[in-house]
Amino acid sequence: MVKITFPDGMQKDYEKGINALQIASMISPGLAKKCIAVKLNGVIRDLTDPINEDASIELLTSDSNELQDLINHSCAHLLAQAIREIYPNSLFGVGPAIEEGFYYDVDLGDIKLTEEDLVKIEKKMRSLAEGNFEVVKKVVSKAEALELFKNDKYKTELINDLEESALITVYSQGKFMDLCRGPHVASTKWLKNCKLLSVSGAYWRGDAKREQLQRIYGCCFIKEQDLKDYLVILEERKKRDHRKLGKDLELFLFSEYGPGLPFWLPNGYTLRRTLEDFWIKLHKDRGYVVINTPIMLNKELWETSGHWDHYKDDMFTIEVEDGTYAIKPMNCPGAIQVYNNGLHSYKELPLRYAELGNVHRYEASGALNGLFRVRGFTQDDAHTMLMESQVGEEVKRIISLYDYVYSIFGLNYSIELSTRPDDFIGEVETWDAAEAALKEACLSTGHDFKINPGDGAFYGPKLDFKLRDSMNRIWQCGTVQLDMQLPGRFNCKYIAEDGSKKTPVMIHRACFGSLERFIGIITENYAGVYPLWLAPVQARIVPVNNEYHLEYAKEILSILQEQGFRVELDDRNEKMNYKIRESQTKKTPYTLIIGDKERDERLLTYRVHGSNESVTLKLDELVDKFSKEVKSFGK
RNA sequence: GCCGACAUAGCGUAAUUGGUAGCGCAACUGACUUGUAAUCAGUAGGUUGGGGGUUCGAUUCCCUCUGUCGGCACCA
Repeated sequence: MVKITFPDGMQKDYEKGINALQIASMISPGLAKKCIAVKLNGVIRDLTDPINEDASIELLTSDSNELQDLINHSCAHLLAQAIREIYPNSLFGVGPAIEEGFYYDVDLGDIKLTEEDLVKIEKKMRSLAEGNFEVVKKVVSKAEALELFKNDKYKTELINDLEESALITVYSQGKFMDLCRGPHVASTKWLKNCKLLSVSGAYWRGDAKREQLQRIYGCCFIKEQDLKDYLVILEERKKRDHRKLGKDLELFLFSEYGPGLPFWLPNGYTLRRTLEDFWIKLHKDRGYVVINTPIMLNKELWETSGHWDHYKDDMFTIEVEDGTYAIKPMNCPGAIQVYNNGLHSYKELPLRYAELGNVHRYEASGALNGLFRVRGFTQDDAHTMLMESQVGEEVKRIISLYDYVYSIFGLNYSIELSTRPDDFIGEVETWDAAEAALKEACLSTGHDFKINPGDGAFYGPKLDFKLRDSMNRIWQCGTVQLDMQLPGRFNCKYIAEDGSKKTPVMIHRACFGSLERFIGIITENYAGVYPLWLAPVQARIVPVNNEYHLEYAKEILSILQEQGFRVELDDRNEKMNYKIRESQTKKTPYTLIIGDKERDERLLTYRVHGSNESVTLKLDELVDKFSKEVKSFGK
């Protein structure tokens, strides 16, 4: 017998080998009908898994909110089943659930799937779901699995990578069978609310040297309304796309003469300079000195730094009479020249050089993406030279700076620690110590982190700060990189307490990552409605009638501009409502209405973006309000 | 770079099977203008991304280049 503990604490003995579905049926057939999966000792399992030991049990029904991954994963199988029915010669790669949905990689030979094909496949999926196919799990040995999938080169490769003794599970539904770890729904009937979203290429096993399969993305929900809601969310997200807003709000443009090289329009450049000013003040306050180093430097420098060996194909170069120059892909060698300009005492360390450094990298054409991935960008960089003993403390300072900055913009982030890569330079012990220092800094500042094994830079491990865009895609913004190599390569020294010359450690770090990417992220985060301190145009003055109110409007304009606010006067011969509408669609934070009352009593009436309430006050009250709002960063 | 899709006026879009490229907003002109999201009328604007081909005729079909988008790979 096995002792089963239910969520309410009740315990009951059952025959060994019983499964959750049988238990549910004993409780009530109605319950069994609603069950999709089971949580045994806290782990989600198949309803039909035999229970051979005492366990706590929680039946997961269609009301559970813990089944999204499982539903998506099962739907990937439904997709494969449908494709196999339509294209009998199809072969499949992998088909996992992902954060928002699932995908399955499929090899259809020469057949290229179109949008119409997806519609057709989706229809088939729905009908298979309606067919209420039982999903049957079977445990087999490696040899049996190889036999089952002997005509499937992809699955065979996957099976061969498993251990000899591995117990392999296969799931079948109707005529379709797939190699899979599970768990899955017990019937396809739960997968009716599915939707295929896109198809694209994907390399088998993520290897660009191997064959490319077609990856079909989709999503699935237990409840129909959840699917509808999700599709609405997808539409809504497109409205926040910084590429669309960049056009609508006239922030930046791209030219086919320079793919990935943004042009800043007046509004975008105002926003950018505001960020730069904020950044420079912030860094001066935090003990950084601000420098600027050349945009291109002789190839010899890049050979010394190691960049030439590792990344010369990604650098823009220029041939001149006295050799080859490379446009900088990073600012560090420049900062090192500044450090090496003089002798340094241990008393000066940490020495923090901040630089808004304009770098260029020849990124793959397919990687370019609006402001998120460009070929020319400005890193909000800093290079700190310090003693090894100071690393932990300095990294904590940097993390607290990032916390502060991201909180101003209301951004959530996650940290990833990237460790020693295969092509590392230096000593393993030094790497281990550096990785430990980064871990410790995260933990002591109360941050969780994920480890990315082997993803570090060739010169040192790093912490990456990942932010999300409006499409929920993740982009690396902030980074803290330890560098135990460059200072030595460039013969950097400081005079230690004992009078000896020692080599400092260097920390590379960027908080925004790049101004371009960060502006993309915050634009999407704010949906183009920037807080007052950032808004390119903070207020737009709309006279009720040009004939009677323009004069006072001009006076207000010049007073507010003198106070340093970015204000525009809409003096076109248009009606008031027209101007108000435009002020709103251009997402101007404040629209100031000037009419008889305002003119006669020297007042102002404002309306905040997104609200149709209007408030009337005195000019100095408005100036005061604006000042406070700007200083509080709009919070 | 790879797979696929797309490219029409400043922006957003339309054009049966190949038959002289329309519309809305914006722009321009004129009139209108009084309290919180679009006043009316008119005018102009296009070698349909570039190049080549098929055809009597190409926005439409084919090839090629460029760019963009969705992914993959890459991301110092």
